[in-house]
Amino acid sequence: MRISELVERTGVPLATVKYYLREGLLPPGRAVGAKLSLYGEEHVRRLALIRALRDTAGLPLAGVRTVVAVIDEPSPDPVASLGRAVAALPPAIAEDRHGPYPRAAAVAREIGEHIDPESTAMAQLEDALAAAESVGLGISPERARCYAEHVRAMAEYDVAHVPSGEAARSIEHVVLGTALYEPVIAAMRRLAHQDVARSAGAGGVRAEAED
Amino acid sequence: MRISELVERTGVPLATVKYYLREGLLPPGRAVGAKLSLYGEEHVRRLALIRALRDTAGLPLAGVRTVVAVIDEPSPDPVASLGRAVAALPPAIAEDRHGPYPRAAAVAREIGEHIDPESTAMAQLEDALAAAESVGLGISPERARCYAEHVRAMAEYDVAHVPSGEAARSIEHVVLGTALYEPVIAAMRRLAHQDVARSAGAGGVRAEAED
DNA sequence: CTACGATAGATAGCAGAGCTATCCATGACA
DNA sequence: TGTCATGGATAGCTCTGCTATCTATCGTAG
Repeated sequence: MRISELVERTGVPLATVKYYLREGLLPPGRAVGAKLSLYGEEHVRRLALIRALRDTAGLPLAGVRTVVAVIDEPSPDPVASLGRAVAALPPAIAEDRHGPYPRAAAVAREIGEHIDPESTAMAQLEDALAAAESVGLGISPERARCYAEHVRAMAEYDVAHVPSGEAARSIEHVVLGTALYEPVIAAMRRLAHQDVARSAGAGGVRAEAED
Repeated sequence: MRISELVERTGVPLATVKYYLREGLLPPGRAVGAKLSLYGEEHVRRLALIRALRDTAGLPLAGVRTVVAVIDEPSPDPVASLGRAVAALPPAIAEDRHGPYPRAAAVAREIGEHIDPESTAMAQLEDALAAAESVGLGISPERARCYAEHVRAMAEYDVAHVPSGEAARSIEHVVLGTALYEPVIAAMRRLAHQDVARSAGAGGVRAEAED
């Protein structure tokens, strides 16, 4: 299809599509002569991906670039690629950051024994815990245990349902699942707060806990 | 304390503190004469709150303003205030947005029966589900059921542990808990993926699912 | 009592992200 | 043969979140 049709089908403005092409987020179309390129379904899908990562996952375009780079290239080292992609997801962590992460370590112990103490997610957890603590919302061991139990159960479902088969496809699934299911879970939790608060009774503090 | 001490204790640059004062995010100090104001512990806490909401929860300053406004004013209608505050949390939803939210409704049914179909969280869930779907990661009813179960369990813990007592304090707790525990849960989920993937065995697809 | 350094308040500038708009030359197509 | 979409380049624009500078004032040490 021509660029005008791509624009029409995705709803992304022409100037923006050109910008994404310039930035290398969207691969160039198949050139037909010097003044015409044709685009395919993969361009439609890529645009949807860019918008989803940007709008829903809140990724800056630099992060989108990292993620699509991992998805595009037939990665020689899948584990390393995956690490890079997930590290590009928000919240941002300084590259030279490293442990120890005391708060995170305590919580991680509740989750499992096979956690790399230097992974980006540890730094993210440490920051999140420190921020909560700094405003008087420190997480009790009991709460950590509760969250750990349920988060682990969801992760078990996730891992069991990663499509087996081609490695590239699995990686894409894991990266996008991490990025795009997080907002889903967050929204579901807000709804659950509503529901639980209303179920618990109509008056007092609990009724105020509606979203 | 003087402004210089406030700067020193929080690590926030002087120019930035002045900016927050200008923007009304930080209440003015107690004026002592025309050229000196004194600040207290509440200013230290407020600065920590602003930075936590901005850096960890990813709130734009306009959203921080909304949240602190709700926390500050002794709200006449707690439920309404709470709704405004939680609606200010990312991801952003257009003010005039309204249902129906078909994808979200299907998932919400798994969570509970007491959900307001017009709440902001429904719109957020709808967008998140649509985004996931648009890149081929639509959520199966089975997955929705799994997530709903565990999210609800966490929400039950949360609601049961909201401090009872003064309403203002409860509201603050709920708003900040919503905003600041989401990143905690997200990071924990990433760690759980790591752990489950490694526990499941060393080779093949599952080993690639490390973060 | 005086000089110095901190302060309040105002204003201007700046950097990065993410577009958006314009221009031009070309070439497809009617 | 004329018109219009296209590719390619470049410039500019808006918003957010600071940062820097200037000035007048004031508390306080010497």
